[in-house]
Amino acid sequence: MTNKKNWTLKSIAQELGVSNATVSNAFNRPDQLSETKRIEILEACSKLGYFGPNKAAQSLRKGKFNIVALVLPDSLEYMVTDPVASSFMKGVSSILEKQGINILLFSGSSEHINNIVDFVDGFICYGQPRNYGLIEQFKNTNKKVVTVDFDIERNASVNVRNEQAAYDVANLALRSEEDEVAILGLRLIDANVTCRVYDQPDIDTSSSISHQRLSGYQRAMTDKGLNIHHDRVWNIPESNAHYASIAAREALSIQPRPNVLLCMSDLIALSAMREAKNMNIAIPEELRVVGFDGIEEAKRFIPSLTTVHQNSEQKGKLAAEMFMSDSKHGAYIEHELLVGESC
Amino acid sequence: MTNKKNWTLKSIAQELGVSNATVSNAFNRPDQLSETKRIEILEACSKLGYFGPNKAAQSLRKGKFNIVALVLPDSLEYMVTDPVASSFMKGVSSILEKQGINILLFSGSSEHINNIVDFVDGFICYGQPRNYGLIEQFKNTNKKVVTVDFDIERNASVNVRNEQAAYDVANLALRSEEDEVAILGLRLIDANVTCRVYDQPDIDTSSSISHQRLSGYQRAMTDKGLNIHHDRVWNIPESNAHYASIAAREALSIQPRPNVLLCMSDLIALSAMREAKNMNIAIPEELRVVGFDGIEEAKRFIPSLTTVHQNSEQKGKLAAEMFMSDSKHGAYIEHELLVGESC
DNA sequence: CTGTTAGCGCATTCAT
DNA sequence: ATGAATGCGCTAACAG
Repeated sequence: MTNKKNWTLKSIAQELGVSNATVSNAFNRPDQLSETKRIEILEACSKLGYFGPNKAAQSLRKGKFNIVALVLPDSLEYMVTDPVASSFMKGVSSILEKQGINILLFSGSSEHINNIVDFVDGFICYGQPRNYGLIEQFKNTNKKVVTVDFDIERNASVNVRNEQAAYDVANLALRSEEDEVAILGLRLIDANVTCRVYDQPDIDTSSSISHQRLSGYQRAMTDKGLNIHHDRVWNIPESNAHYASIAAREALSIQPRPNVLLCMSDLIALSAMREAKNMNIAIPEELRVVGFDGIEEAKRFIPSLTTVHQNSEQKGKLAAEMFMSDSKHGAYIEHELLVGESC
Repeated sequence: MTNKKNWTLKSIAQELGVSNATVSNAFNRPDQLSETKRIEILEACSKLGYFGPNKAAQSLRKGKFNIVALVLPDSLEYMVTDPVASSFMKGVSSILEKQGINILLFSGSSEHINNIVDFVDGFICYGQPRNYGLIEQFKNTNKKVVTVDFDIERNASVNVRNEQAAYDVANLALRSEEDEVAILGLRLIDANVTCRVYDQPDIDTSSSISHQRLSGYQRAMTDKGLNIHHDRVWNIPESNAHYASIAAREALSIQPRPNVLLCMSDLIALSAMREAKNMNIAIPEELRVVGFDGIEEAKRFIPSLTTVHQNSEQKGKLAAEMFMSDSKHGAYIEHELLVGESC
């Protein structure tokens, strides 16, 4: 450890024989003192090892932190495991980094925002937090909040038209009223297991993106003269290979065997295609599969996946920009169909 | 916005007709006042909408923040794009989350730690920052620092035995002194392009994990009676498909065509195998490929990749634990060979 | 252009 | 068990 003094504004001012306000001004308000004096002070500080006002104290005083909390729906692990979430974060950081704003990660499964609320200028909230209690807290805070993929009354938000996107992609997979459809859904019910949905799920259907997607599938099926049977809808608790494979095996083992698989994420669809391969089911001849998200791996997979791309990075950028500009309105991101070989 | 008052310790104390110290004690030092009084105060606060002392002020006072800065080697984008970095982060967060410590993301390409140093209890620094100037700053700060994959004098650190791991995996690929070897290296030189290395690179070879890996390859080759030719070593600036494909195409187009490809990351190796497939080169018959990292996708790829797994999540956990326990020593993580079909 | 002062919201003595 | 006073390090208003 170099033998360095822990300078403060006050002590350094004393050392330099000027008042603390002068030092403060030298760093923060160049117009308040002569150019020469300013440079003189700044150089002296640098020489002595004082690198500017303590940011914590400065923030306490100003009420401005240059930190925004990025609230993830679940534990932080989730974020870095899911490619869609990752690109969202990439978008957010690319905007904030430019502005010198730092990102504090916050888990949506936390009990309270108390631990961090006093350190940040506001929240960018990616997806409905697993802990619903947090939503109330966001409603009641007077810090800025931008929500993504869900809404809080009178807050800025960024959304994808999930119902329409699901409708569009389902249309690519459905061909006739003879089709046998199975749906591999993501977090349709609040249970941590892979299972069939059976009963109409009871969580608020309009606010959950999964239920919006389900509605889109439903509309597409209705158009084709088909109906959703709830014993052919699976709930998958997390978008990963483990849970998805279980659901896919179940779905592909029932009679009559489905020839259309509507999957609420690409990771789910890819797992399903792997299982189908293992079971020697030909894609797309015997089974048509569509995903949701448009991740890189889906393009590279053989056969490539037909899916609907939601530009997550764009979503992140927009959310960050809305945060910076104090937006209050709701915005929508366009989606785009990616036609592959899987249907 | 609910019409809520912005309570402070002082104002709430006044409201309740007690001194501010009493309220402070009620929240922080239960032993300083009677159980009944404490509960009475806490409940009154909760009812009025005061959720405890302002954390920013509290931290300024105590000098403790419950925030650790996670320093990424490059821009934040890098972190979320790279699966190895992601699992590292997963490990870190799994430990810190339990302790109620929050994570502030910090880009290693930043100029100064000034903007955040006053908000955090310390740094976990994942990989040598792109901006070398930061290293000096870490040396000089009196906050805690844990480095990963590199060292700063007298600081806690977590490392993988890169040289040995590279040696081990190269041994799986090398068969005879007739082998034609090409190396697809990661960030061997400080240039943002895909190119051959040619001259002995001049950055500090011992501190860079890439050069440690190169040394490992070299030792394995020497054992087999082979020599590295620098015109057969490529520099890839970032571990992604774009740069890697370019390098792979170059490497597979030279005469005599390499029959062994040593790749410094799995993403590079996978890209190389894709290129080889496009060029109708049979793996492993005509080309043996090994990677580095042991990511999920490498197992699933056909043919599956032979690689060496460094348990990144474990690395993250260890780094976080060392941070929490004020460790000062250097620790090593074991690696593990994963034998696939690619050689 | 410079210096003095009063807080930002809190924790911690030291009295009582 | 409790209350008054001091300062963590800083900024902004004001006076000179």
